[in-house]
Amino acid sequence: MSDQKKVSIEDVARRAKVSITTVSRVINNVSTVSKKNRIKVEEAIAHLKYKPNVNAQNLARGTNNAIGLVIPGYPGIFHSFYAIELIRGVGHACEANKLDLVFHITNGFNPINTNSVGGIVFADIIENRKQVEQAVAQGTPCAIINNHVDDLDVSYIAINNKFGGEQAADYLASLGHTRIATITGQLGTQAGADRLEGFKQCLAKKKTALPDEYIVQGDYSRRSAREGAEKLLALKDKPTAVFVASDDMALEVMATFMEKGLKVPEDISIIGFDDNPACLYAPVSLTTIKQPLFEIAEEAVKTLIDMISEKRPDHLQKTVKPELVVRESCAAPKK
Amino acid sequence: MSDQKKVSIEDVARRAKVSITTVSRVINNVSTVSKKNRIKVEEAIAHLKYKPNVNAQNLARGTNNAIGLVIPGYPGIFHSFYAIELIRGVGHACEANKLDLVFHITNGFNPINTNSVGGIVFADIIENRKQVEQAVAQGTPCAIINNHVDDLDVSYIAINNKFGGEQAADYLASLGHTRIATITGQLGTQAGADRLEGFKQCLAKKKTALPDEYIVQGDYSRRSAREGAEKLLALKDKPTAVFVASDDMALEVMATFMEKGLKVPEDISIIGFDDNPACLYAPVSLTTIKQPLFEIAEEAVKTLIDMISEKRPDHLQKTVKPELVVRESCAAPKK
DNA sequence: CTGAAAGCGCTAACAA
DNA sequence: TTGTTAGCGCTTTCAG
Repeated sequence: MSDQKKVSIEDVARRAKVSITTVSRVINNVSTVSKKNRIKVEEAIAHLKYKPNVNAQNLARGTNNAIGLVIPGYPGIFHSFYAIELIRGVGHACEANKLDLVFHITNGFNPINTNSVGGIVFADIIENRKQVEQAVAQGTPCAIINNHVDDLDVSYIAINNKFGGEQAADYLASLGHTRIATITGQLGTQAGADRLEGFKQCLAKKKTALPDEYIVQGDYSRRSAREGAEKLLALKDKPTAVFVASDDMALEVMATFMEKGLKVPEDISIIGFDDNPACLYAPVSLTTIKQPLFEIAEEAVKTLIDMISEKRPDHLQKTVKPELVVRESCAAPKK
Repeated sequence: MSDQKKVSIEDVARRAKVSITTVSRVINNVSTVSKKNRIKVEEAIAHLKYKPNVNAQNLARGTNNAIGLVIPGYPGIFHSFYAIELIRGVGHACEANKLDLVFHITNGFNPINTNSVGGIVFADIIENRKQVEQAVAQGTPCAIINNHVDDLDVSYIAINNKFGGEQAADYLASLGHTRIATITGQLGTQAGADRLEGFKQCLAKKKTALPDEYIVQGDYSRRSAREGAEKLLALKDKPTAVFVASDDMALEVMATFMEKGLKVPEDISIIGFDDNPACLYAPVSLTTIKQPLFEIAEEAVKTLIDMISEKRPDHLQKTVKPELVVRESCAAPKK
């Protein structure tokens, strides 16, 4: 649709009675312009409401000044919270790097138009792996957030789940707990395994005992969370605190405990993972390990910039540390 | 940062042994290309992984194929829900119109760079009126969502609040209520006044009595909601249903009623306005009037396109109808 | 149905 | 410090 205003650099030059080169110089802040001319040009620009034509600039410079962000478009994108944080992070990074951010809300199927961008950030990939493949096939640098993709020439930026597990354990221990259990996520997933790994390592480091029955396998489902909670409750030597591998599960665990008459956090502490907004609406607001979405997004952009500028010809993996968010579901154990 | 791949239309032409004009024709789906040539060109494009340079295309065509979307960047943007819906709507409209969407997360102060876009959608304006003024001063077409701005040459697309008020009243009446009260928003605001206006009109049309004491002025604050609820409860002739001008207030009203021992919706029905996600987390999920953010966003884009293509040289105002969302906080009155 | 050639608006050597 | 002059990669008359 439609044209920029018809004022061109030539019009400005004419009015200011200088060459277009000089105009170009003031536009680009080249220092070698006499004060007198600069002022004349600026006057002309203001008067004419001149705006440089970005397309011409980019063409002449041989650069493309934009990156794309692909977000699945179905309603309730993950959690809108997730998407917003990502958007904010990417947006911020783009602004800092003077990049245009072009947005692609996608249905997951249509190939996305990579022409106008120098690279693409995928805000996670759910069912849209095809799109990544197509972009890669076209030679477009891609960075993927929170998803490990090792068989494609792309970068990915993920959360340091192991560190998250460590933090959870460390926090609980620091509160004075010595009987700390965990209900894991699906251990087939990298995230699930890493969170458990970090948890175990931290406890080992602190020489806190971790009996086998304190490690209950879950699979991110609410059902598994409930079963896990019941198993823990059935133990003769009940834990006083439990690290649950996702907030969603943690909320179910909390509900289960409460139904059995336990008080959270007085009788038992719970810490989750994700910082799902639902944490705030729980009967007792949930302490959790927050995925630093904003920072991840920034990292992704930086990575992409590196790829585009070919400082990093090959793709790479980065991780970002999660962060403890203290709310009300954890307390010191009762004596 | 950096360049598109160096494959140009010329390379394709050379490989396909045709002129660049012919290549251009197949790129642009011009029908006057022989099948033979078309195939040769397509082969070359695929082989070379050729992507047309958008900047060159736009420059040659004299078009700018993008519009901007400005979203305030502070954490917790309105409600992230609000932003996401807007983004989805704008994104969808852009895709439908083959426009690039460039994103501006803004702090509200830095002037936004309007160079790369043909027009801008402002996702509401809070403290960033300056930015709108600057954009307008630069001659960039602007469309503003959910905000009336009459002293600037911009379009705005807002919700039809009056219709929303009507709907609320109509729904309550259809349930069988005859004693319907309302707690208004701030009546100094267009939205507040319109919602009340629609409410009154509908009741009048239905010949349902609306005693003065059934209209309690609020100001969107929780405090005013609570006070309003108490006033209503103090009436000898209590209402059986109440329309509250915002979900936030409605939630407070619900809490107040419940504290006083009333059951919702058995003893009293409540309907809100906004479709704030918090509605779902209320003790009784809140029936409400939803602002059709998605549609508003689409409207805004269409309006902008019209402005850009100068079919509509002057700005205009559009409104979109809100929509009833039935949940659990309303029921027929007890006999 | 095809191609030659003239720009689109701007930047970047290169001279002056 | 300034201006001249090539292009950047593509579209689009206009002839053929």
